[in-house]
Amino acid sequence: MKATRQRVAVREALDRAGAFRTAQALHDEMKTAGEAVGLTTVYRTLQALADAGEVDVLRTADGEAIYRRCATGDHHHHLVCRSCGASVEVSSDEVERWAAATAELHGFSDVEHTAELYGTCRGCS
Amino acid sequence: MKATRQRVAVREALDRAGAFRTAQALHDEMKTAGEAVGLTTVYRTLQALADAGEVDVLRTADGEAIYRRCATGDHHHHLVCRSCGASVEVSSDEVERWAAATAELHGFSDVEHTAELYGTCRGCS
DNA sequence: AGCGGTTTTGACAATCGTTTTCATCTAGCC
DNA sequence: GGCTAGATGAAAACGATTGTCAAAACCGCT
Repeated sequence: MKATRQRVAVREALDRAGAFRTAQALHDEMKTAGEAVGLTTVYRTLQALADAGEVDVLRTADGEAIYRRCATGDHHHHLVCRSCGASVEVSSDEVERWAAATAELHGFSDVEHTAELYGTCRGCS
Repeated sequence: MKATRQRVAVREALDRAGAFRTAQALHDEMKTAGEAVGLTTVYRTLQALADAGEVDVLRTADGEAIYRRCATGDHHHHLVCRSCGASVEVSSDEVERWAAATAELHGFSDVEHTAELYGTCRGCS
């Protein structure tokens, strides 16, 4: 994947945000920051980054995709602030064990799981 | 809420399915079953049922809403088959404890959580 | 520096799930 | 049986996301 100005800009914007953002929010923030990039390109780049495992994708309650550049590429979950998007990366053996045990108990294979916490962070409350 | 033919039909279709369904899939199944109801009404009814806590709503990976009439109104999670929508309702004190503890540790308030397992059920594999 | 071929970009149109609108219909009550 | 608030549904509107395609940027080569 070529390192174009636009792709670098998207990555920087994600880092600057340091939180979950929708593609459109990111696009707006980039425009404000003077790094204008087409909305289509933002979508494409985010998807490419997601496919490459460089960003995590979640869905808000109303189905919008939100993206975040995470510190680790390893499997983890998130504690996300509903109001500002700030998030903490958390891992939990308990959850992993629960997922594996439950899947086996009911004879399901190829099991993946999602486990995210949504709340209000200290700063926003 | 008035008990109209349409609302009864939606509820019956959900029960008949016994699994997670999109609004459109449900609409198709109802048409096939000869209980034609407008798509708009299916959407409205599902939303009303969801608001009333009578059905659970999840989001597929691509953002579509899927609905299921659950046996219990109590808080629980799901083990869902990606291919046929069949699902098992599961609860887990472990997950609840983990969610509460993690939220408190990071000073988040008003925390809700989602925790769903997606796999392939015995019948589909 | 200039060239040619491939990749990327971005304005715009198209898609698709979902919601709104609004005129018509119906359930439930007198 | 008639009234009326609430319910229906066809069609239009909506909003996030994806496809299209011509123009622009990039790369390796001379």
